[in-house]
Amino acid sequence: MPHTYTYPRPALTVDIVVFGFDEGDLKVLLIQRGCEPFAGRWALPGGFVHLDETLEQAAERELSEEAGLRDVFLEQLYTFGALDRDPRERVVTVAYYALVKMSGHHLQASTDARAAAWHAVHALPSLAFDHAGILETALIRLKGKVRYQPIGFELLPAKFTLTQLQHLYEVILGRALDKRNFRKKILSMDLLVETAEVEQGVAHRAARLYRFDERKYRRLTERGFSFEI
Amino acid sequence: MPHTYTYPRPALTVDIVVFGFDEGDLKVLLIQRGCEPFAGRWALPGGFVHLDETLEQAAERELSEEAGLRDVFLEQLYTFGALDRDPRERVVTVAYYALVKMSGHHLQASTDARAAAWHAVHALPSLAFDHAGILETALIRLKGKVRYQPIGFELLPAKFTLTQLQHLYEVILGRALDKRNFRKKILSMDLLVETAEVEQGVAHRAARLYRFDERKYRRLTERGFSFEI
DNA sequence: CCAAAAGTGTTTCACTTACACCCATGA
DNA sequence: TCATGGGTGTAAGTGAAACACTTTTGG
Repeated sequence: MPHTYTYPRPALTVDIVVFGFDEGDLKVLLIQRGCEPFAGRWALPGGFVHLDETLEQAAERELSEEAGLRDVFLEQLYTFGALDRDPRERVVTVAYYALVKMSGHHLQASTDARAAAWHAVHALPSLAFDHAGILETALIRLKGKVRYQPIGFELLPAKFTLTQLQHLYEVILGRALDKRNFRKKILSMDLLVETAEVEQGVAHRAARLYRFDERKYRRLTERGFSFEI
Repeated sequence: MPHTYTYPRPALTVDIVVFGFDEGDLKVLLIQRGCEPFAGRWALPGGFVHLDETLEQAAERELSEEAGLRDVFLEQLYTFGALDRDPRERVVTVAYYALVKMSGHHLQASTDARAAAWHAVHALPSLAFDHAGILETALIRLKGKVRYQPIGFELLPAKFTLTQLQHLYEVILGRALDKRNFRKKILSMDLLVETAEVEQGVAHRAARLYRFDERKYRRLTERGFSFEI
């Protein structure tokens, strides 16, 4: 690393792909832009990195400011640095992806009064900048990671049925899973604890609710256990 | 993303963890710093991102300038943005990792006359900045990725013996592998082609040399094949 | 009593693992 | 001829995949 600091600098932003899961569909949180460029177009939440905050803090701040989301699963995705990704000037963006329990978070009106809304991943509008590419990268990451890390639970309510969990995996992985084999496998990992409750308000036999046991997972991981679907 | 561009900006650099494999050891390329801070300490090759180059181009340029390396495997690793990672001012760095065939590349004296040298991963000097953490992250990535992507070959000469390949995996994964099972598995993938040659200059039966067949791999991948050790 | 989803075991097959000896070569 | 690594097959065990019916509940 040179010792001079005289180069002109690219601008640095963070953008966040926020995933949710609802009504059997994978969703992404988008914000409608109020000004040029791409005024009126949908975009990922994000903004400039301040000098007194880390990248992750910048992402958390933007999530909080633009959508009222706090305390969600957040992980760095990739850094995008194409020369023309912003038509005005050189902007490098560090992309994150977040997983939120949609049932537990209500979207707040964004601080600066721009519209924030959930969109089904399979029915997206045209996006601003290179955000379609960022989203695509996030989907690939999610699809890969969900198989060997227990992050799927971040998208479900704290208590969920095995069928909900299976549907989640089916949507993310894009293929059907065998019900018996899925249950056998997930229960054999000993990561879920059965609650005393069952789902409410269904017109058929009510399914038992389970909870993901984070402590158990950590203990197993330390002993060399590795999650895999 | 806001529409104003008035914020002060962090400096933006790239740093590269260059892995090599030689004499049964995994190595990393380090550069001895000539000036403060950390004058005399070893550091990862890297430098500022220019406005007219992508992040990957910046990494390639630094590799070429500081070590004379060109046309190597290069992949983005992670972006590090801790507030105090550079004692002078705020610097965000996009880290890459590279895999090079040590037998095929000679280290050139660096353009600006700083020393570049290979260090065994298990006998590293104290590093400048947060470079020890970056290197650690790269090792974890390499260890994970080598199991499900055929990137190990990037570290070996174009023609190699099965024993060399096995040793490479053993060093990266940090555990012994069974010789017969390893050969069975790797050959059953049908990714290696036997050359007519054998290794030279050994005081025992000479091993056959193999070549990784990139075309075959791509064709298999398109048909849903997935590499796994 | 009907519709709808919950819940449950067994068999088959493929893959992984463990394991030991003879062979070829150069010194 | 000896030291050194090259090269090879089989059996046992484990985990994945395929597959269909009964149970519970609310309407």
